[in-house]
Amino acid sequence: MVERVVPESGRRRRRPTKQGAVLSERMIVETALRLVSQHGAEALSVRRLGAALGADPSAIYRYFRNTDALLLSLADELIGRAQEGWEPTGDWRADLRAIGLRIHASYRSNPQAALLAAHRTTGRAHETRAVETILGVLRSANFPDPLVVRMYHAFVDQALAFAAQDAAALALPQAAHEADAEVWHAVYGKLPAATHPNIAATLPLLADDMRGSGYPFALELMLDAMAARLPATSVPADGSRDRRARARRPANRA
Amino acid sequence: MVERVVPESGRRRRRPTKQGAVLSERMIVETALRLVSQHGAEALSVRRLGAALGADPSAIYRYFRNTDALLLSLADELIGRAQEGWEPTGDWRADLRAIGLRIHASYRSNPQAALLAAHRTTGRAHETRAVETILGVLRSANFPDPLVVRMYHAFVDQALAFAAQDAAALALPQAAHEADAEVWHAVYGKLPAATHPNIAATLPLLADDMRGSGYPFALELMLDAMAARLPATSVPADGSRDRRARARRPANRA
DNA sequence: ACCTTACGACAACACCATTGACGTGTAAAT
DNA sequence: ATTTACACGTCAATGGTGTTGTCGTAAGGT
Repeated sequence: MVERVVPESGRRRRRPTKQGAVLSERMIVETALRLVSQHGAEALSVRRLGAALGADPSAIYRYFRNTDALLLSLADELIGRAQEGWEPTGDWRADLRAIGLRIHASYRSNPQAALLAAHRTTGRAHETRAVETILGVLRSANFPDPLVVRMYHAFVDQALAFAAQDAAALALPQAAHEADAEVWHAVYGKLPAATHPNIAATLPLLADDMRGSGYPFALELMLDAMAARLPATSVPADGSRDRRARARRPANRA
Repeated sequence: MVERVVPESGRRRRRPTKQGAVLSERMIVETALRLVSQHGAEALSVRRLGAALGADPSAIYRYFRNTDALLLSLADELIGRAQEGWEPTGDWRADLRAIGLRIHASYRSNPQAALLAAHRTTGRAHETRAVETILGVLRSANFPDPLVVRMYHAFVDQALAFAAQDAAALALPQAAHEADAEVWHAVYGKLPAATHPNIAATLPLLADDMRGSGYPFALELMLDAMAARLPATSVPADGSRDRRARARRPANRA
């Protein structure tokens, strides 16, 4: 097989398609995102994307080696959008909360791409910028580095994992999606108290709570726990182990 | 369309296939799990499952209305395996930790299937039993019901989300898996301290920590935060929110 | 021994991603 | 201004997918 994909920088000849569209990497990514957001996750196929572009489906392979490459590009775009126009405030807790919710929201807005991308490490520009920012927030809060790293890991994976989890629900075919939601009333609502006392006792609360995402509360709990592990700042107390904060650089930059 | 599926209880005629296999719901689920664990998630298609069963693919539709119904059965089977042989100890914290780690482990042991199943609500026996157990653990710890429900939601979704996240990594094609791991050295290791000071400062710790799962620590943080919200038992004190219980237990690690 | 019908098999449909071959129009080179 | 090269859009084909309508047969109840 001859390599069909030419890197975007090396492109010269922009021949219009039969229907008059002029393709580009950027235009394909945007069309794909629009397609998914307008017609649902199922609408994203190479064939339909071709149709939406006004081009033969196979033309897409001149820009992306396969659909996986295309989806990674969509994901990178999503990471970028999650960070767009955000600046750290200096309050580590508020900052982490904002970052977490932004990642979550951004991925949820494009479930299909989120599903494929949430568990990959791309190493692209948007990703490294996000990593740098989060590490900066944690370090400027004076957590010791070994703790910073573990907290970073837990925080990011939790954001991505929940994003993927919730995106997966949104990406389900309509029917399956509704079926899952219905289960809480249809099945759990009918379990007898004799065999399932705790479900019976909490059912209304439960069915209601399960409609939304568990992430915001899980995030809050994580922030609580992080705060509890914050080394004392001015008070000399503590001394439990060797994890005192050392004075360090400002650490933060977007 | 006539309904093709007959409920398992009403089955009488077990006609063997041409190749001599006698089908059943149970046997199909087990074959599907084996297929997936041996040959990867991509190996699970109706046609291949039919071949593995020694039956025509369409015969499967006599047992499951569609592939989604089959997936739900796989999911419930995994939940069941996670609970096998476990009993609550009465220590809510130890119990939740055990449940979380068991779910995580069970899904990881069958990554391909977990990926397909981790985000579905099945409403089946194994699932309801798990829900009942977890609610019971939280309620017996004396959390008020509205809090129990939110904690249940956060806890379960966290376990499933991380399970799916880590399963996804394990399920990647060998090449992509190694490529992702490599990124931490190849890309992050080469970022200049000038533009990415925090990454540069923590890189060795970071690259090391990112090799494992972030779940055990994230779980520990969640348990910490839950403990901090435990209503005071004998002491009348109360400050409703925030950071009481700052210096609680050492909050061990995996 | 006879019916009934459950259920396995077959064939067909519509969709999917991907690829090799082809020819045309663009942009660079002369 | 003309030629040339090749980028890239198009076509056609391959081999996959889930799903369904139809049919025949053998298993079970009677």
